[in-house]
Amino acid sequence: MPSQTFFNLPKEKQKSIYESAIKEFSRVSYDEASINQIIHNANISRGSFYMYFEDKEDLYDYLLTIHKEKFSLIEKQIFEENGGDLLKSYQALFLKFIKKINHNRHKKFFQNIILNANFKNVSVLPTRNIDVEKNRTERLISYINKEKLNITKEEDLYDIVDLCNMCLIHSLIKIIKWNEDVDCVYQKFVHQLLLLKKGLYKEDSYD
Amino acid sequence: MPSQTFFNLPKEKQKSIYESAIKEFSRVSYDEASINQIIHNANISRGSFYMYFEDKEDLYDYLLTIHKEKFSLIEKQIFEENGGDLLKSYQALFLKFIKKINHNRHKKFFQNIILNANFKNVSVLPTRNIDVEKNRTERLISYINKEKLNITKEEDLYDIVDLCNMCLIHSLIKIIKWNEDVDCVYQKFVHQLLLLKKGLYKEDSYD
DNA sequence: TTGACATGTGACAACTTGTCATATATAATG
DNA sequence: CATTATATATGACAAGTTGTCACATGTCAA
Repeated sequence: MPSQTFFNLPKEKQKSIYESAIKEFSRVSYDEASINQIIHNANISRGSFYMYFEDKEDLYDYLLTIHKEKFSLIEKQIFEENGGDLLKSYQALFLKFIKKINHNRHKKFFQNIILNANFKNVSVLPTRNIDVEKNRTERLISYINKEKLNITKEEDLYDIVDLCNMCLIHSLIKIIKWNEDVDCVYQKFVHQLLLLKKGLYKEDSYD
Repeated sequence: MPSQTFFNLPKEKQKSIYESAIKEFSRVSYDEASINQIIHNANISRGSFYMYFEDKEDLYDYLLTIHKEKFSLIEKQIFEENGGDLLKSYQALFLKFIKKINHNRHKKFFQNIILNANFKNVSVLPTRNIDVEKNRTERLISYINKEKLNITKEEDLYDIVDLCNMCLIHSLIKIIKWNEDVDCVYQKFVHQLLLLKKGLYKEDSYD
């Protein structure tokens, strides 16, 4: 998290740093992003930057936190609209996320976030803080209508949400990285969820 | 790929560079890895390095290629041993991969590969070459006994293999990154596959 | 007005990468 | 054998990176 000093700054200056950072993280990937560029564009000195932020990751995490909150709200809303139905909600989430990303003026930024996400930073919106991710899963679980699900233990829900998340992010990747057609990927995603729903095996092949 | 010049080098010198690179990519993540360290440990000059490799990624890809071949053989063998049964094979793959990684003298290297994998480099063993990854999926599909599967179109197989891969890698991550207990993660993985097999929803909840 | 403390600054050391003119091998040819 | 090509090796160099720190400049209370 940024220091108190940063938050004490006049709002316009905070905004200026925010915009400059978004610009840089839109231009190139996280690892290629240059603090030099950011401080230059934001018109602050090197020393100031390190007064506000620990390092590049600290700044990046700050940006993610801001946007995570927005996405959290969307998730909650979508689950409510779909009566807690897991797969219906995920279908809706796909469409909503794509729309949100493509129509945002920070489109490139969102794309880079997703592409940069790796297994050191686990989630779609990676973070230095593990708990944030665990909380997200727990939050999603709380929205789910469990009655429809083929579960025996509460812990199974983690696995199930994991599965859905994996399908979702992999579909987003296909669009962002491989430039696949949105409708086409959506069809595949829906089909993948259907497979999840009904099972990959024919019933007479359980053994 | 490394230049012909590299392959013309005496085998010991190639080996020395290989070992030095593995050492560096074991020490730190891909992005933190320093070419300086590698050339210093391998006792070659800066100029020579760029004679052999385009850049760091070229060298990294070369290392991955070497190890991918080994893992490809394992995959083929496991599917044969399990009569092409998709989920049984994936269960076996989990155990085999964990064993292979944990008992290898380059353990840390393998761990870093998996942690570094992101969606710019898609797969477990990421690569600059897209085709290699497509080929892997096609190869896996060719091993599968399709009779047991709940599929209507051949293309569905891509989605199914994708799902299984996602589950596998996420399980490996839990062990490598979060230091979760191998047996415990294995149980969860098996359970996740079972969910995939039988479906996430109760039959009377299809709608 | 004078401290005391918070904030801003840019030069600096210590690294990074990729290039390139130059030096030295090795092979081929008159 | 001497000469010419060609392949390979080298390290200094420019241009970049990051994080630190002594110092300068604010700000506010006594």
